[in-house]
Order: sequence, then C-alpha cells, then structure tokens
Amino acid sequence: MTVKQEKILQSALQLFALEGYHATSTSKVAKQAGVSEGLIFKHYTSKEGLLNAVVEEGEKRFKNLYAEIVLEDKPRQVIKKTLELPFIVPEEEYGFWKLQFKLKWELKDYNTQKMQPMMFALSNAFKNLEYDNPELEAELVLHILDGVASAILKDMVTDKEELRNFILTKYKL
Amino acid sequence: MTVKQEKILQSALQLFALEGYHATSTSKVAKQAGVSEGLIFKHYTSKEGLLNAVVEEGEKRFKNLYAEIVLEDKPRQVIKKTLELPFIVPEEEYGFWKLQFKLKWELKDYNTQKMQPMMFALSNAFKNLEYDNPELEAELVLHILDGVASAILKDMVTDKEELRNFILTKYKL
DNA sequence: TATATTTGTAAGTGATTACTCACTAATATG
DNA sequence: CATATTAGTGAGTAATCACTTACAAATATA
Repeated sequence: MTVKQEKILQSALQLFALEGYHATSTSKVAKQAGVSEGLIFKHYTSKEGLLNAVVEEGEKRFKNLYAEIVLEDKPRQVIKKTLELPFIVPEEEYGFWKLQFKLKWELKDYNTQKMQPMMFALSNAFKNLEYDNPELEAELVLHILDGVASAILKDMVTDKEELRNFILTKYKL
Repeated sequence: MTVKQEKILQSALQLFALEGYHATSTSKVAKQAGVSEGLIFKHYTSKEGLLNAVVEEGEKRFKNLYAEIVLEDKPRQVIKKTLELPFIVPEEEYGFWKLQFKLKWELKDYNTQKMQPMMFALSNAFKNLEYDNPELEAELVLHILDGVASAILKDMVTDKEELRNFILTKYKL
C-alpha cells in the first residue's frame, strides 16, 4: 500500500464518518487526500469499492476487540466484556465506529448479521449461568450495547466511567 | 393543504425513510407524487424545507405518544410506559420512526435534545421510587429504549410481544 | 363578473456527480 | 540496461443534482 493509498483511505474514512457516505463526493475525498480523483478509481474501481476498502481496513483493526469476547470462556466474563465494549473502544477508532452506525442506517443492505457471534457467545454464557431465558437475556444485552454505544458516539454521555460502573453494578459483574 | 401537497409529503416521507435524505432526489419525489418538480419548490422552497415539513407533520402525529409518558404522574407507570413505547408505536408510523433514526445519523445537527422531557420525567420517577442513582437509571432506560427501537426498526426482533414481557418482568413493572 | 392570488407545469439553469481516458512518471523485474 | 508493470495525473464525459423562470389553469375575493 502506497502512502497515497493510505491517504485516500484515511480521508475517505474521515469524510464518510463525518458527513456520511452519500453526502461525500469522490472529488472531496481526492482533494482532502491530496491526490487526483482518477487515482481513487484506479485503486478502488468505484466509490462503493472505496467504501468497502475503508470498512475492511477498519474491521481488521476492530477484530481483536470482538475476539476477546467471543473467545472468553468464563460466562460472567463474556457478559462483562460485552457490556464494557463501548467503554474500551479507543477514541481514535470513534471515526470508524461512527461510520458503522451511519452505514447501518444509510445503506439498505448493510450487514446486520455482524453481531451473530457475540449473540451466540452471550446466550451460551447466560445458559451456563442457568438463567431462565438465556436467548432473551443475550438479546437485551446487545440492545443495551447498541443504545449505549450510540449515545457515546453522539456525545450524549458526559461521564463514561460513571455509566460503565453503574451498568456493571446493576448486572452484578 | 391540497391533495398534491399531501401526495408530496407522503412520497417524500416514504423515500426519505427508505433510501435516506441525501440519496433521494427532488425529481424522484416529484415523480412518485405525480407532480411537477417545480411544485415542490413552490410549496417548500428547498429540499431542506420539504424535509422540515415532513418531520413537522410526523411529529404532530407522534406528539400524543410522548405526552402520555410525560404527563403520567405514577412513577412506576412512567417507567413502564417508556419501556413499552417501542412496542406500541403503530406500524403505519414505522416509516416516520425510521426516518428519525436515519436523520440522527445522516444530519450533523439533527436535534438530539428531543429526549429531554422524557429524561426529566424518568429521573423524577426513579427519584420518587428512591433509587440510589435516579439520573443514571433514567439514562440507562433511554439507552435501552434506543437499542430496542433500533432493533425493531431493523427487523431484528422476531417476537416483539415476548421481548416486551421480558423487559417489563426484568424491571418488575 | 372582474381581478387578484394561488396552484400547477414544462423547460430550462449552472453546478456537481461518479467515472473514463490518454498520457506521463516511477518502480519493479528480467 | 531494457522493458513491463504499476502509480499517478488532468482534462475530459454524460447524467443528475437542486433550483428557477415564464407562463397557464384554477380558485378566491371584490
């Protein structure tokens, strides 16, 4: 990957996350990256191809964050790590994280199955802890995760550490 | 309001909710509404003006749904009605409801203060019930509300009634 | 009924869109 | 060193964008 390719991906991520995919033109990306617009299409074929590359790169960086949850074997730790997820995402990744939420609502077919492995890990955890309804417990945890993450990204959470402790205490974790 | 104006608002809502604001052109709205494109600008000045009209109309229809929560005086009922909100929104309003979520992520400055009155009602309710941390309890309920609503709109909830009962039972409501 | 106002259209406008193409500069490989 | 491949540019393209304008039809008001 050349330095100009990196610049393109970085600018695209920033603009897509800030303004949205449809509201960002390829010419804007090129200008911010300091390259000719044609280069974007040489490397990524289309605007959609550029988006895919941006998402792929971001997912690579996010992978280990999810892995830590899915590979955890102690059931209480699975739940704890899931609920802590929004609080341990490094701030330099907020751009990509925000993009995920944006795309979920902006694109008709954006992969909604991404949470499947976490759902599986969670319902197994609740099953091992002998909860009455492990599937619904898992579902609710994922909804909380979604709501909390959304609020953090929208800058509606003033004290993250306080909220984190509150949630963990409530779940006795 | 003429019949053509109603047709415009209806088509705009449908397209904005389905494809998003930026991805929907005024010519598309005009075509679906069966009017000339110029008429949109005669009535609503700009594309943004059209969006505002669509949102205003929708909020009129949603108003009583929120009012029932904010005007409720029994604290347990405030919490119950809040958590039940995603389950009692009539399906014919899913379009406008979806638009609200879309705009929250698509527009930079979309009103994030809409939940303020509900936040106030909730923290008061938890205060009356002598919870240790009423503000954080209220905040968490709103995050759950957000996560659950999001999942319903994304068609990720198979059995709504089951989830509703589960949540209410968990909160002993 | 005369006229002012509103409703509506059709055909434009310049700007911007995603994308292409002919071409050069740099780099890799034999 | 020769040449094939890749990186990169700049000036295009047709299509579409939000929006305007000149004008006609319908409706309200006097």
